[in-house]
Order: sequence, then structure tokens, then C-alpha cells
Amino acid sequence: MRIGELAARAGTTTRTLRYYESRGLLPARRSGNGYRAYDEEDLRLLRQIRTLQDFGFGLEETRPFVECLQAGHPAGDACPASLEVYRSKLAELDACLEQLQSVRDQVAAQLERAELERAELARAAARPGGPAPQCELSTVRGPQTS
Amino acid sequence: MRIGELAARAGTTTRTLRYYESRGLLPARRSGNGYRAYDEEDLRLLRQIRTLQDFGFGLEETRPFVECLQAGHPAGDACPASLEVYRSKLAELDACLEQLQSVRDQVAAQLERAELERAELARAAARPGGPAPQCELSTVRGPQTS
DNA sequence: GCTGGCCTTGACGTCCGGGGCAAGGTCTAC
DNA sequence: GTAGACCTTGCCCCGGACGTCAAGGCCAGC
Repeated sequence: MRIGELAARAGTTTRTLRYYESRGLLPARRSGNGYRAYDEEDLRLLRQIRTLQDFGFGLEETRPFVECLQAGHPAGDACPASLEVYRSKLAELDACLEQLQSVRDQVAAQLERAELERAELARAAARPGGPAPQCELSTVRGPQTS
Repeated sequence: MRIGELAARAGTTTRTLRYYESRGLLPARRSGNGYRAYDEEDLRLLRQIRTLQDFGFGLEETRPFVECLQAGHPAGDACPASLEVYRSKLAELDACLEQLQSVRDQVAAQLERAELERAELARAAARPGGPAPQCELSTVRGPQTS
């Protein structure tokens, strides 16, 4: 199988395969004319890489899985190094989730506060003499995000 | 106030301030010798930018807040455009959280499965004739992540 | 006058996962 | 023999938010 076919079968591009090879992941044999030659096993390796990439793993993080398959194991995650990557990724995801959740809550709070303040001002402007036409908010202290 | 002092007071670097200026955010007046000249108001703008950046807002997303302050409003989020940014950021964060959570669960499931399989194999290897010393797993079919 | 510290602009490097193009080699079909 | 599809290497490009020089200007203190 040549590079184009492998790329098509894995749903990726030839450029990507050459990039993986340049990174030392997914090396290719060469046929007589210099073309890269792949087999079904390479397709397996490639699918493993793509699956992990889709999960957000970095290329380097897929390496243990690829090496595990290359070593003849039936699954890329049959080796301890792969499990370690799973674990550290899990920790990373948890940390990321926690931080994002915290940011989300703070942004939501800011939005709510700012919306309330605008409503407040709209009411204040509608009350006394005449409603000031647009945005004359100089009397209000805004609690500043600091 | 010159660039170094502003950077120090905002806890950032001169490079960053020049970058912001190059992006049209936080423009600077110039004193006679060509040095950038800033005042307390610029410090407020800069703090607004940094706060949002710390929340993960892109530079462009901070622009409405900065313009709001520049327009004389007491808070950067007193303007509708800023509220819109809050809202779209919130939606973005929620989508991101959802996806990350899904990935997290899938990775956790993979990890659990792979650990179980290893335990299975360890028991199988310990039972029959003699325990094979290391990693001879060629008889087991691993359900592949596909 | 000289050193040291601050400032200026400009240009290139970083990280990541490739995209895109050029110039040329190779194979197949007609 | 020649068109067209495929392959090769090599090189520069992207984005985002800066870091890191390099070469030179300005100013204060001694």
C-alpha cells in the first residue's frame, strides 16, 4: 500500500503521514522506486494514533501506544507506559475541567452582575425628570474586576 | 509613566505592552523623546485586559471592554458589546466543558478496561505451568479502540 | 565623559499539527 | 510517446501571545 491509499483508508492526508514519519512515529519501508510502502499493520498503528489524537492526546503521548503495538501486543494500551499516559491525561483533564468550571462560574457571575447593573441604570434613568437618551452612567461605581 | 513602570505595576512585560499597542489595543501617547507615556487610566485598561486574559479571553475579545472604558464608562462590562462577549464566552466554555467531560469519561473507561485486562492476564499467567516472566501476550485479543 | 539603565524599532524564534507549493521522478493507460 | 495520476524532497506559511536578541537613542549620576 502506498501513502495515498493509507491516508485515504485512515481518513487523513499524505502530508500528515509524512509528518508522523518525520517525528519518528510511523516509520515507512520503501519499495524499489523510493515510494513509501505500508501494510495493514501500519493502518492499525495509524488508526491508534488518530483515535488518540481525536481525544486530544499530543503526538508524543501516542508514542507509547504505537510502540506497544509495534512490540506485537494486541492492543496499544496493553503496556504500562500507555496506562501511565492514560493516567496522566486523566489527571490533566480533571485539572483542566476544574479550572474551566471555575472560570465558567466567574464569568457567569460577572455577566449576571453586569446585567443587573444595566437594568438598575435603566430604571434609574426612567424615573426622574426625563430619561437621558443613551449611556450617561457617570454616577455609578462599577465594582472592578481586579 | 513610562512603559517599564506600567508593565511592572500591572505585573506584565514591556514586550507585552508593545504587542498590545501593535494590535491597536492600548495605544500610547509619546513624550518629547519618543518614549511611550501612560497614565493611571491606561493602567485601568491594562488591568482589564489582563483580568480577561487570565480568564482565557483572546485579545480581540477584550477589545469591547477596553473600548467601553475608553468611552468613559465606569466598568469595562457596562456596554452591550462586552455583555455579548461574556455570553458567547459562556457558551464556548459550556461547550468546551461538555466535550472535555465526555473525553474524560471515555479515557477513564479505557484506562479501567485496560487495567482490568492486565490483571486478567496476570492471573492467567500465574495459573498454569509456570508464570511466563514478562509480557508474552500474543494469545489475547484486545478489543481495539476504533 | 562615561557607565548603566531605561527606552526605541525591527526581526526572528517558540509551540503544534500540519497546509500548500515547487520541481522533479515514476508508473499506468491509451 | 505522452497525458495524467501518483510519488519524492524541501521549503515557507498559519495562528496566538508573546520571548529574545540586536543595534542604537536618551537620560541620570558620578
